[in-house]
Amino acid sequence: MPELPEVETICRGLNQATLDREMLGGDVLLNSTIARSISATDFLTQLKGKSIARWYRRGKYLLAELSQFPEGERERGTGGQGESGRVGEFLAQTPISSQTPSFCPSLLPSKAGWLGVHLRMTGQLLWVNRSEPLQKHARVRLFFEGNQELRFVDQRTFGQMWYVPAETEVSSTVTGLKLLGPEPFSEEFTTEYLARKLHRRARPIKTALLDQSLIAGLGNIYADETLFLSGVMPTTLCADLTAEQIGRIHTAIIQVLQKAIASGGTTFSNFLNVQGVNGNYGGVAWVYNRAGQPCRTCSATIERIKLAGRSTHFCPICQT
DNA sequence: CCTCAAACCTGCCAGC
DNA sequence: TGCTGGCAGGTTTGAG
Repeated sequence: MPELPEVETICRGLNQATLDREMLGGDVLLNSTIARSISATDFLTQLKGKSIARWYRRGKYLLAELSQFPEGERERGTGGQGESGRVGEFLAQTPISSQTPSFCPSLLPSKAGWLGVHLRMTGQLLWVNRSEPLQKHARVRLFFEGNQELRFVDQRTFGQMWYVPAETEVSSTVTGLKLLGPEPFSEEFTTEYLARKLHRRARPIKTALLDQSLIAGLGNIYADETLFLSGVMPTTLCADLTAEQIGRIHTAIIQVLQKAIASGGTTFSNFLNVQGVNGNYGGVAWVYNRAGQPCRTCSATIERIKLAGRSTHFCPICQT
């Protein structure tokens, strides 16, 4: 399932493949994918003739700043960088770990509007040749010059796309953005911030880590991995955490996300990058989805419980 | 204000 | 074999 590292990986791939190409049209195969504020027809009408200036990530949201495609450059960009093979080579040459995360602290209104995407659980964004056979769960197709296509595939139909009109606050259309807490890699996300947000709270720390208004981007997998690396039991109430534990959690969040981004996503899930290639998370999960198996550190049996409706995995010895 | 559970949806898998 | 129920998970919504 796409969490911050997977969305970041997709964002970087999109920035290398999709920019500065005119959108010629598209096809909405499932109307409910387009967020309610606009019809599928209007959505496509608004995008036509525009191009993507740059992709940003905020939490698990993908946001493309649009620009009006310049008339004079219409003959440019045939062949070359847009073909899947070439882009794949380019990606391979660029060490992804050396890139700066592409989150955008403030999403200002744009002259040509924005395109927003949330993959939810099963969404995939693929950069393909337009002739690529249609997947069973293809939901939205956006056609670009050079016979290329940005295709949104989503088995469980929870994923969403938004069109944010020109000169409009992004968060007024993509309303979920308003509720997002700080990015884990931002200066705002400090141990002191975390301590303040957890102070006197009654809920378990695992639940708090999944709360996007506290910190943006963690999902079920990395929340469990974070707590293992911190040595903290997921059931521990926030109010009961020591300052030292909070410090370890803060460090572990950044560490686990950095490592996953550096390896281009995770193999925990059916995650595909924009080229349709499976991620290759270097390490294996410490605890996630390992119930009944021995802890990689102490060999105790990994346990699984339910917390706030989410499966939660931990080592009863290493985590206290 | 705070916390939690249900709902959204489809495919897969265990159990009968 | 074929059915049923549980489960997977990000976010929103509404109940307590």
